[in-house]
Amino acid sequence: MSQQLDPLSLEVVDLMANLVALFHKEYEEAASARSLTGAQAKVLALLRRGPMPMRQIAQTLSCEPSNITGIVDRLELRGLVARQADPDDRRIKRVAATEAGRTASEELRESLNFARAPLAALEPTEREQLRDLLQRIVEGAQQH
Amino acid sequence: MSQQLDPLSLEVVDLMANLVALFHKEYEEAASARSLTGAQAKVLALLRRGPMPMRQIAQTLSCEPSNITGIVDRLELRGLVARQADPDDRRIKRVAATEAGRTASEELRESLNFARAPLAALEPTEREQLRDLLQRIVEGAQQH
DNA sequence: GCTGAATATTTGACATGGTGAACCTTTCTG
DNA sequence: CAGAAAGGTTCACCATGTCAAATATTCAGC
Repeated sequence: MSQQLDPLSLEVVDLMANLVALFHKEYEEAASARSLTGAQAKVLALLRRGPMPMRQIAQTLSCEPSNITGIVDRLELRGLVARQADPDDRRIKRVAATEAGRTASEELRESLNFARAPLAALEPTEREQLRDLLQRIVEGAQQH
Repeated sequence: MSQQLDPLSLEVVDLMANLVALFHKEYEEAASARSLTGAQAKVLALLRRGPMPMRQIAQTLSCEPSNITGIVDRLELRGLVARQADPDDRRIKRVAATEAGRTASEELRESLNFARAPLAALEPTEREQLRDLLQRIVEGAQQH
């Protein structure tokens, strides 16, 4: 059912594994520099698009809702986030980033200069190639 | 000091963030299917190249040695790994994968069909392009 | 409208991952 | 040989993650 990958594809997968490790490390460090954990930073980043119910956060991050409770608790304690009642459904609590939360998340994003130098070293047409190829991979991988 | 990224590079970074999230999720699932955690799987994967001192494992994974103690403890309990004395320096304990450990790690690697379908959908020349571009990015990113 | 199923969140118990400090053993250095 | 340095472990502590149970609210069928 799952065929062997050709050597070239294996090489690409290994490179992506390296990329993942490097990205993950830099993300953790950037979060830590703002006294955030990676998980907290991820939730905060999600909320930049707007308030979101607990359950939806859990689904987006592929974890149990009970896990999100604790993370949001800690963010709320620090005033980076607030729980709001949903006017239409009183079971739902919408989590919204505060102004401080938005600022922190934005700063973190800007401080994250992952692969900045190597990207800058590419020719514009190469960057376009890379974007297009990555786009196809990501889209394909998202549908299982 | 850290200049703004051009929009195209930003797009690429966002795509890589997606890729990282997808990869991470699939890796955790593949490990979990073998009753391993992600961290345990990572250590086991490291040891496929040969035995390695605790400290070196910690350095490679960018964490504290005391953290590795627990992970290796749990792998050893399950017979996937063994601590060996180093003949030249009795302070050092070399961690070696057992036959079962190697098998488990190999199976996990083979079960990890990340991006298999989308990669197969690329033309051979496109795969080469992707490999070359990723190679340059990873190499560049590794040197800070 | 009432009853029971389903949904959103929280709580508690538990295992793991991670840090940092203190400690022991072994090795290195002056 | 004495003291510093290095490799591992232990301990205390907190964050992340799961699962099961509890609560509150909404929904569906009758």
